[in-house]
Amino acid sequence: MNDVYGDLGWRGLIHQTTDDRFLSDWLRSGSRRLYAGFDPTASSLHVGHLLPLLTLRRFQRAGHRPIALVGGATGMIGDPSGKSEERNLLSVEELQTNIQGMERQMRRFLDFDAGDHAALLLNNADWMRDFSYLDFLRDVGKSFPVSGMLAKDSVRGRLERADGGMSYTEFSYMLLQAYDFVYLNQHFDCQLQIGGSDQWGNITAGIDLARRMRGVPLYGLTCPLLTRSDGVKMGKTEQGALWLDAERTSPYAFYQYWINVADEDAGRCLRMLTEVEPEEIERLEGCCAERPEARESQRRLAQELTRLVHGPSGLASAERATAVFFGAAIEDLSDEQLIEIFADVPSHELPAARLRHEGLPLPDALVAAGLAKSKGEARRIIQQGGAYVNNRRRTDQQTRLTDEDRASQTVIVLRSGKKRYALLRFTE
RNA sequence: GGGGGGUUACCCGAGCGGUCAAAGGGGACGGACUGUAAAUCCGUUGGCAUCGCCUUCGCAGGUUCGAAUCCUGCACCCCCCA
Repeated sequence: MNDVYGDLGWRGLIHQTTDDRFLSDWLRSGSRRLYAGFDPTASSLHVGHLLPLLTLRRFQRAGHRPIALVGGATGMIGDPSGKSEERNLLSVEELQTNIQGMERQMRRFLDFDAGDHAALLLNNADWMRDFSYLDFLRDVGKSFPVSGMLAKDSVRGRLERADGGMSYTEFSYMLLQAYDFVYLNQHFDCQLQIGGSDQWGNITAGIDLARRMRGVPLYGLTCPLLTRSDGVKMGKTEQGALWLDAERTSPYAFYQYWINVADEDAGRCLRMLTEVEPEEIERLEGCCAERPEARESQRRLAQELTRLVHGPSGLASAERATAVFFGAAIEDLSDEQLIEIFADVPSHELPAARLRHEGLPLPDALVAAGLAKSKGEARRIIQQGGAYVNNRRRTDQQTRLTDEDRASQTVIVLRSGKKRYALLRFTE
């Protein structure tokens, strides 16, 4: 057994545990079963899920047997932890789609075919669905003192809010998650639950329940919340969450997020989110201190995560897009490559005939592409040296675009200023 | 019910008969600098057009050679007195 516990500690991934010394020895002395839960709140995982998922992965690579538990049942209720207001309930169909989407992505991180330490993918709806309300109250609810529940931060916080309170439904969430732990222990010999630091209350609820119901000791470990040095949660962008689904967040956008991480945060992200060896991380941190402008840590972080989430081809396309976005001449590329690189960029279609005869005046092209609101503004941009065709500056107002200017079969790439791009697609 | 003030371009705000497409600031956009950061600096900022034309200052009319600026009516907003 690798010293996974020591590694987690070095990487700053241990926020709180129920029994520090025990866990350290226990994990060294055998292949253990552990789990983390993921509620299907969307059809894709996002960066917020990365930490527990990657931690499960670290355990598996160290020889343990992780369970990724998808909350088909708990997702119907909504976890009140860390939430300031009552949630909207998702429909059964939504949940089903979400579960499928999340399961597909989890396969990138965990190995479900690894023989004796294969990961398991379970859905708590499978054992909750047929559990009747009365049976649940008698078997599980009986072992839940209300006083204890009321004392949990997640509940107290909500009750203390002026506008607040919470519904009985959300109040019951904790019971479901607690029972999951007991069930997994009973049927899969699972003794450890991990999760974000906001899960502490739910995890300890499960541990208490197991002791009362079955008299067995269980253990918990939480990871810190991944936040930036200025306190903002990692993975939030102006456009919302940073998704792991390439359809929602392109590999390029994903890569860019990490390459733009602040110097102060880069080292911590490398430790917490990548599997780069400690010596290498320390070397990178040294570089970062000496030559911050090289931003080696950020580059490595972006590479590692993009490869992990989007695969080698996703990384390649993100890097190709990065080169293009930061000035490389655009030539010898196919329609497919261009469209992939500029996936996040608005594109407009024009008839191919516009390129023939006299050609398309550059100011008109800028307007058609949405880069200028009027021809006057377009002319101004050109005059000020801010107009680029396929990344080459064009300063002549009289420029007319012709077939010659196509970067690929049907596409001309226009740019205004440093980074406002737009595509024109010429179709017959 | 009586009296006073206001309505200007994306926003705030000057202008009170011609030299006003309309000061200034913010924002936005370009450029320089730079580490794809922050800050800073410079430029541009109604439309069309090869220095000329067109449309704009709450809305509708009017006076004048000429109006954002004066007059009349209308709409909306604010303040004071009852």
